[in-house]
Amino acid sequence: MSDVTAITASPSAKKASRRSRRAQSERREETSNLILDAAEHLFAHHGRDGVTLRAIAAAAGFDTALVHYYFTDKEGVFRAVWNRRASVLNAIRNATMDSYEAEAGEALTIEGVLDVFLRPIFETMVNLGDGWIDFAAIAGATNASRYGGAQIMDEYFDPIVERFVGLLRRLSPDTPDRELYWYMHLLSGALTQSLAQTGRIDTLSGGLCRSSDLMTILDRMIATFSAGFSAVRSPI
Amino acid sequence: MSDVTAITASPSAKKASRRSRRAQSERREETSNLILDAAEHLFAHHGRDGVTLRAIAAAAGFDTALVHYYFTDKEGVFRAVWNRRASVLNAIRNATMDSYEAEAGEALTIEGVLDVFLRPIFETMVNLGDGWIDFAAIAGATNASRYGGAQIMDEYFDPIVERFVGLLRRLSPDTPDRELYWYMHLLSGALTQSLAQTGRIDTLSGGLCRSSDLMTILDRMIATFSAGFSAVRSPI
DNA sequence: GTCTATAACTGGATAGAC
DNA sequence: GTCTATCCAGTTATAGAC
Repeated sequence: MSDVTAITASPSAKKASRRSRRAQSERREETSNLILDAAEHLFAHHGRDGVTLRAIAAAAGFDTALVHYYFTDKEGVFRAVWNRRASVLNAIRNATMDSYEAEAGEALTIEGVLDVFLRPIFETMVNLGDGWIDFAAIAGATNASRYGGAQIMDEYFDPIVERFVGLLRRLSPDTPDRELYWYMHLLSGALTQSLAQTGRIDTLSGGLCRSSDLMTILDRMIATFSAGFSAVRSPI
Repeated sequence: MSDVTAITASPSAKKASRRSRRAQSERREETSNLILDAAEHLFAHHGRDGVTLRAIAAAAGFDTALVHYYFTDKEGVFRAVWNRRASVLNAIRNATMDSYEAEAGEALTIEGVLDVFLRPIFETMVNLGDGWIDFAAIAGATNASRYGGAQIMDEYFDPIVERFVGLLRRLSPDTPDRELYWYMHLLSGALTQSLAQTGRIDTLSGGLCRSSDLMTILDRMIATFSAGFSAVRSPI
């Protein structure tokens, strides 16, 4: 198609076309993001199967046909929601991990390792705002679901988890991998329950704790799982 | 209606009617259970909103109309699935808790308290078989969901959780309640992730761990969270 | 790019026969 | 109690106009 343009268009038309194409591409991006914002919000509050394309389109202020135009089908929208956030989050987490590994050398601590693994998640959610909170809820629900949940989590988060387990291994070389993975399993459960922000602990604690209080949860996770690691760690 | 029967029916007809009524009631119970079995299995594998009444009816070998006859609507089926298991499970857990409280006296340990809280769940799932495993998956997904999840969990499990927190309080009287509830929050996350049996840890660990290996998970939960409690506990 | 219109289908629910 | 038949609302998806 670009060949055709090159042949038929005059230089000035070409320039105009290029400018309009840029504007179009920005517009495209904006529309796409509006749809994903709406979808993300709805998925977070009603679950993957509790949301219709109509509802997404209506919430975004467009027609269903447009959603099909951009994302083909509902599965496509769901994947796009994941892609948009996960690519950003993974970049942040990997960068944090890189600098920690570079600086920490052999002086690893369990607190430090948990911190480098967990803090970027919580800080991203809290600092970057609304949409991220919704995404966190989606990730939490996805991780606890049997229907495709594990597959999506694997796809997006396997590498960073492997790096984390690698650090645990360096921290406690005599602990069998199997035990490290069980520890990881428990940690991952506590993490996703926290990200899901279901409000259950709010009721249960009579208001003493709020599941929206993510930075406090981060703090308690590091404290409890640091202490918990002593059950896993090989004797020094 | 029983008045009418009493007036119009002869004694022998009355007796036959009573026998047939018993048979009917058993049949009723059986049909109802077949429907719930099918529903439970489907809910566990596709989620609450991923299942249609048609699919439930078909899997149970009946027509949709019959499902409506027994449970009114889909919500009714879902609630019935919960009721059937939760009533049994709560009875078991409370009984275990009763005898522990009676016997342990003041000699509480964190291992003991975690054991009494967790073991009945895992043993029930493992010993009582198939349907219970499906129910566990449903409970796991429900606990991590924002849409009505917290409410259902509260409704069924609040009392037993309160008893558990009460034991933690006796174990560590100077720890602020707020901290005990945060500990509970993390524990609950690890628990429901385990019950959900998503298979993620299987892939992640390259087969070293299996999420179906519930008794091993129980063991690791007690070990890790016992050690973890030292971060929460008031100094002795 | 975005919308209108519509086709084709799915799912929930009920009336009524047996 | 259980099924047949059917209705109706809601949903996905696409063709085609602008």
